[in-house]
Amino acid sequence: MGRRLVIVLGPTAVGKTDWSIGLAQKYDSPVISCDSRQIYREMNIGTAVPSASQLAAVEHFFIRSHSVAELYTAGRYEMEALALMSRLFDEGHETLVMAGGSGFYIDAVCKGLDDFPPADQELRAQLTRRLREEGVESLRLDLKRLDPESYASIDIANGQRVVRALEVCLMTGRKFSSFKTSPMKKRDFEIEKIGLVRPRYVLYDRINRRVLQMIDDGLEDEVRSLLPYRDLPALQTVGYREMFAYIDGKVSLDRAVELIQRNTRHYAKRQMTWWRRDSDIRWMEL
RNA sequence: GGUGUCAUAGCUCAGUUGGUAGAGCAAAGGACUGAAAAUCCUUGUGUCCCUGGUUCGAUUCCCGGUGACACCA
Repeated sequence: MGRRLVIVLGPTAVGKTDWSIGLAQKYDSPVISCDSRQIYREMNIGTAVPSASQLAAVEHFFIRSHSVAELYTAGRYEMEALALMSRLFDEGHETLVMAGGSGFYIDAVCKGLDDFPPADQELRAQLTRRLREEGVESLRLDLKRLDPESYASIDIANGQRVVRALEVCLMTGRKFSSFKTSPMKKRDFEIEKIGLVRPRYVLYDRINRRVLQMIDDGLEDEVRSLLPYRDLPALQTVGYREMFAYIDGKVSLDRAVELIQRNTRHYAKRQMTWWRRDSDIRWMEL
């Protein structure tokens, strides 16, 4: 008997939650969430976490399970998800259902990340400050000297990437590019990917309406309660940043809503770009 | 009803001393190895409202029409 992981993916607001619950019930599996923001316990409305009744219908993992105060990453998700799945398979599940919209996290589970060292917070803070004060140019020159291969291959205009590559070089004394080794890790289970899609105008309409619903549900209060954490990576999230700007008096509420809607549309588009090249996905129009 | 102003990209508008046009926003396409809902890159042909006239040539000038707005009745 083969172990199998069925992954339900798709852009934000497409309807993954309901669909994955139905599938989980069919296979008598819990739902393993693969969502880089629903994982945070302090966030709820703005991340469109499954409702109480949805959570009661079937057991969920990685929903509001970690704190925004700790830096959560794709690498950590890979480890924790694999450990959990291994346990669930051992308990007798043959098919497990995973659902989520974080493409990078899904790939970490399916293909694995190479053994890059995790971020060194202090060093990163220092490099990020340099990026802000001196601009990418200065960091770029350092990278060119320490690791010409990375300099040639990574997106040199992307400050975040340059910081990461430089960080690894400085931390380890090795080239960032030297960690890029195995193309894919072996998994001891079959993987099946189901991609949910809707016509773009339908998806955009669902996004627009969902944002209005979030406001009605009290997004503003939730965001206010998170003001102390606003600079953490976890809060660099659509729906929260725009509301911070509103609370700061920089934009009107209507404008903030428009921006959340637009940025969510952009996010959905980026998700689709990520998956478009993945030929393993079986697409299904809802 | 009269007079005036305006009509250009999905939206708001700029512009062409007559040689078929460009900004912002929106939108689209792409990248992605521990911040990934993040971060970064690329992309502007549109009956220049319609008909006719002048002209080698009209989106630009002129006549008429249509629509919007303003003012006067």
